[in-house]
Amino acid sequence: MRLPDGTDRAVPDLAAAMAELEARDRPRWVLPATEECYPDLLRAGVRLARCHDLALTESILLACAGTPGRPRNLAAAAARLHGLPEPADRPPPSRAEVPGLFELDRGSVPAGDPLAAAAAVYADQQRRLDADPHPERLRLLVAAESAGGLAAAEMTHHGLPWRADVHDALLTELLGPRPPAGGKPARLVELADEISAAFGGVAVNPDAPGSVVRAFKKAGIEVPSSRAWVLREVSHPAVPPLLRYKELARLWVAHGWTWLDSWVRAGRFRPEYVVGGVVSGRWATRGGAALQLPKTLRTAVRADPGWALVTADAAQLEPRVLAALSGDLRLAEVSGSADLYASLAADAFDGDRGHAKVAMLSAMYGGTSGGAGPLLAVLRKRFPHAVDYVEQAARTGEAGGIVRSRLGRTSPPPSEAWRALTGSAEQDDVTERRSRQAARNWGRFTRNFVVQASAADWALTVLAALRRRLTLTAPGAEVVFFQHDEVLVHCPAELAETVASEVDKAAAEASHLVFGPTPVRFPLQANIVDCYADAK
DNA sequence: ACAGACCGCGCC
DNA sequence: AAAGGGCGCGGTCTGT
Repeated sequence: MRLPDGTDRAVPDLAAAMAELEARDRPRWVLPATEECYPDLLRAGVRLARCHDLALTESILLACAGTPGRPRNLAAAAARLHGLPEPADRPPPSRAEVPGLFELDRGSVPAGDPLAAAAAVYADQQRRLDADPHPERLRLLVAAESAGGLAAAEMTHHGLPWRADVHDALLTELLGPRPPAGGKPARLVELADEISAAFGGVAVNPDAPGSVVRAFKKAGIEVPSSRAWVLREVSHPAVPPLLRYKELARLWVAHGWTWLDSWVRAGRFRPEYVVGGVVSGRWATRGGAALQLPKTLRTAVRADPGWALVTADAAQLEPRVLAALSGDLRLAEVSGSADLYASLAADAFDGDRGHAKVAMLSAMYGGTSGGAGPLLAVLRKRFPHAVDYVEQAARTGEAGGIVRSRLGRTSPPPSEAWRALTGSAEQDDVTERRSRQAARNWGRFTRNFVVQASAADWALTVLAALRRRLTLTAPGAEVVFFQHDEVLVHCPAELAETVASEVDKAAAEASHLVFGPTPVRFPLQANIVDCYADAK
């Protein structure tokens, strides 16, 4: 390792040496990639408070420079510095792979002098950060992203408390007993039979959309697809069992016994988070579909005996973010309410909360179906600054430009194919229409990007602030889940009140760090529960 | 037989 | 006039 004074020190036991330095100095460690080295440290019992993750930072800076998607590992970053060919990012580690402690041959650390390469890349990243129009914001983003890297590894290490017995009982109640391998649960077989009977005995495979559409056609009903929301409008005896089948089949296939076998061990669900896995800065996961846990399964998430779960859920984060981004004071005023949509409805939509929500979502997503057009017009009239903000972002995208989040996370430029399609001068009607549509599509993406990515800025900053605070006032508390705008902490029951109060403080801290002295409120509702399903 | 496209649905 | 953001995953279907 290299010390702050620039001297290199060879150590026989890296984990032990890092633990010692951590306890003494709490340094900000410069790590090639937290994802690769921190899990080993955690297993060795070493926890780091702060770091600068070279790979995550490189990824952010490449996006800022308009060149996203290049290899971001230390070896590639060092090669770029010297104008050499860039080695590709290492493929994601497979679950089966159990690498030894600190293997350096994973392709992501440069040969030769890795410490010198890390120092050079770190210095170069500092220079690029300084060159940004808002270096202080981008530095905050990099710090939060790096803290996110640490938090993600810790979450996988601790795991989300998961009661396999509760999960199994729920599956059995809904689907019948676990079928033998290759078999279908009894309840699904029954429903499939009901569906075929409702079609007059015609064999129908409810898993095959084409089969369902054909069966309806034979019955004299034309449906464009077999989507649930389409079928809901159809009056036919096969519809109720079909909808129930879809619901249960989904549970069985995605989160059934097979999922339980492969993802839950010793009372913990350990998904692998991919920090910054979405261009907007949201996280993704590898395997386990951790960010798509169906609400019905929350009942299986229970605190250990003597422990509690503290859930923290941001209420209507994105409209609040838009209020802060745009400086729309009237929308900021509406954000004073815990239920922003109710307050918005009272202000501009004759108390109709549904209308208020549709209008706001349409502004942020770019949709206008389902009668949203007139509602959007009301919103525009009443909150012109907020609506202008997203419409400006949409126009930038339509013109092929890039947009940035509050902290500076940058949208990718459109593809060459997009430029060719939208840029051609001479066009027949078909090309013209496609060109317009491609432009609109990209405009919707950039419109949403500014809001979604700034919301991710805020949520990531909350996570980092909460993690830091908990080590100080509630050591022993473990952040065990993070999903876009929601955090779960598992802690000894006597610490729960402290954790809940730190949740509040972390939200206030993040709001100030990210948006400065904004009048917009960002409530982060903390709940102390035994079972995730009981969280409000 | 296999890979990749498309479908449909879960979460935010 | 019409225009719905971001993901992961497992199913079927299609092309080779």
